[in-house]
Amino acid sequence: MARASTTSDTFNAVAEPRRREILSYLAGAERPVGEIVEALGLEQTSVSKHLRVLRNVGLVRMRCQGRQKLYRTNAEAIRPLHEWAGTFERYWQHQLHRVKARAEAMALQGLSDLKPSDTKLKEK
Amino acid sequence: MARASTTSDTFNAVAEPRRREILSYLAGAERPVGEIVEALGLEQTSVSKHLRVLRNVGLVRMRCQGRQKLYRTNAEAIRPLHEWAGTFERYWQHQLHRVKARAEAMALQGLSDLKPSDTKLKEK
DNA sequence: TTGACATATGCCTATATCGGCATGTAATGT
DNA sequence: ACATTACATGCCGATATAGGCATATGTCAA
Repeated sequence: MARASTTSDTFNAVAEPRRREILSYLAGAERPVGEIVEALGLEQTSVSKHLRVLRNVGLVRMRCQGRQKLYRTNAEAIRPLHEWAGTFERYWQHQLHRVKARAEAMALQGLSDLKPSDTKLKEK
Repeated sequence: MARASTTSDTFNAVAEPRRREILSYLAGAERPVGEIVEALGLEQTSVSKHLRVLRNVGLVRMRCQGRQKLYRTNAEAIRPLHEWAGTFERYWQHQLHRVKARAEAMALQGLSDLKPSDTKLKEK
């Protein structure tokens, strides 16, 4: 099997770089498809297809106006993602504290026993 | 062409539900692969492959201990995602304010001119 | 009605994935 | 040295996707 249905999942929808660009572009204001095409330099059919995916997961809203269709980002649909990522916040803060504490401890010791073989400085 | 290289992108890495499960499971503590397999009820080879993807984008860290390999989530690598989603925060707040304002306006008017044909209640 | 404009959709191909299975590799125990 | 444990990797098939192209749909204008 391949990846589990991209089309119906917010995480998969934003995994595509162009879709993220579109979301950012449509965050502040409503725009017709043509403007997106021009602004982002993409093919029209490509934009239409990305918009379709984004609509299916509720990341954008559409409104018809004459022969144009105005799209805008539905920012609320991005919240779940923000919140999911936020559940890890306490952990990265924890890690930062550890790093900071270690740095301070070393400073107190005047880095006297800091030997390359002893440290995990290669972190990264 | 298909989707642009999933393996080297954080957004794509977390697009996979099982990988998200693994990240959550490894957020608090270091664990050997076997425990992940057992805890999440996945195939061992599948877990290994997901861990590989997660490692490639820095979402997990690995440490060898005897014949085990201990993995843990590198929460910091999730921050960019959190921050990206956070750039939309002002917009969803904005939308909430609009909704609230409209609701209050309607309340003030006693909903006198609220007609089904007039509203976009069919919104989903 | 005819035609131009704005957007959507269908078909096709190349590619990238996930999962399953078998196998490879490294560390430990006997 | 050999078996066992703990993971990783390679190959395969099924599927889903993105992009390109042609075309369909829908709206306005003359």
